[in-house]
Amino acid sequence: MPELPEVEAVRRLLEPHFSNALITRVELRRADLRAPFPTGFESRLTGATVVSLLRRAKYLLATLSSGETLVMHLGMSGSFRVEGAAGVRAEGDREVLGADPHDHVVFHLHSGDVVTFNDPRRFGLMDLLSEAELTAHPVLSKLGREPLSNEFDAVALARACQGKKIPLKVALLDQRVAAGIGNIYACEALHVARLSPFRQARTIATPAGAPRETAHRLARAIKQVLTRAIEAETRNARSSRFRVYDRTGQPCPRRGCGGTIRQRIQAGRSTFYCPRCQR
DNA sequence: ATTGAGACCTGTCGGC
DNA sequence: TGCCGACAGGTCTCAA
Repeated sequence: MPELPEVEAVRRLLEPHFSNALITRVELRRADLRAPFPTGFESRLTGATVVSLLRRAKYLLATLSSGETLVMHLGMSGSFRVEGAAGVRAEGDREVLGADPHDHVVFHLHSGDVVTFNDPRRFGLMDLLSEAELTAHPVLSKLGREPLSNEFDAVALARACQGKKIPLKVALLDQRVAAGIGNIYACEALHVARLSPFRQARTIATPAGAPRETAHRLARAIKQVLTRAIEAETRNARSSRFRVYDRTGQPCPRRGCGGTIRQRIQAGRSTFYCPRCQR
């Protein structure tokens, strides 16, 4: 479930349980997800206190009293659940019936809360990084601006797209351009901005990299789409709230457009768009 | 420098 | 009911 809005919702769910929490025990039920867990994963976490739980793009970052940072990524199918004292008994029941084989990491907190990471597809990731490793990280250090921050605006977006001949939608999926956008919200934002997913990314900027009017529209659309998705997500409401994603053949939701949503593959991913109003 | 394809892994859904 | 292929919200790597 993981694009920026979903990860942010997870962060908000976990924060009250994790922040200032002392980790008393960690259960690791397999050696790897997308990548191996770092050596000494459990022992390096045990006895540490979580200082803060932050989100960067689609990553969750738990800063620890030990000085290390626990980096977590949900991949395609990762999720967390929290159980209190009552839930621990439920966990015990499940144990008898056979535990969920996709529960890979269990954090036991001093409060009695138990936080479990579940990931059927195992595209998720957990790592422990020092301050230095964090700032030099090949992926994390190159992430683009947070789309919901003040530093992300038409100027920044245009500069990031300057000279790029790749399709605009493919550019939006590049985490160096706008960190945290995924396939769904790339489609959604482009529809809100009335921009074709197929036009070259550079067309929203002047050759010098200044924002055109289209860049302003797109930057605004990205913020709007993500903000609303976070609200819907934290308010629990699940999908079917998309304008174009997974709506092939349905009428374009834009008032008076009359177009029909179509689907095409770009860079191996499904793109949903209205050929009538997105130019 | 880009970009497309394939790989990673499991679950689900539609068609036969 | 059961099997099979296609597909899924994310990266990463390798070849062209």
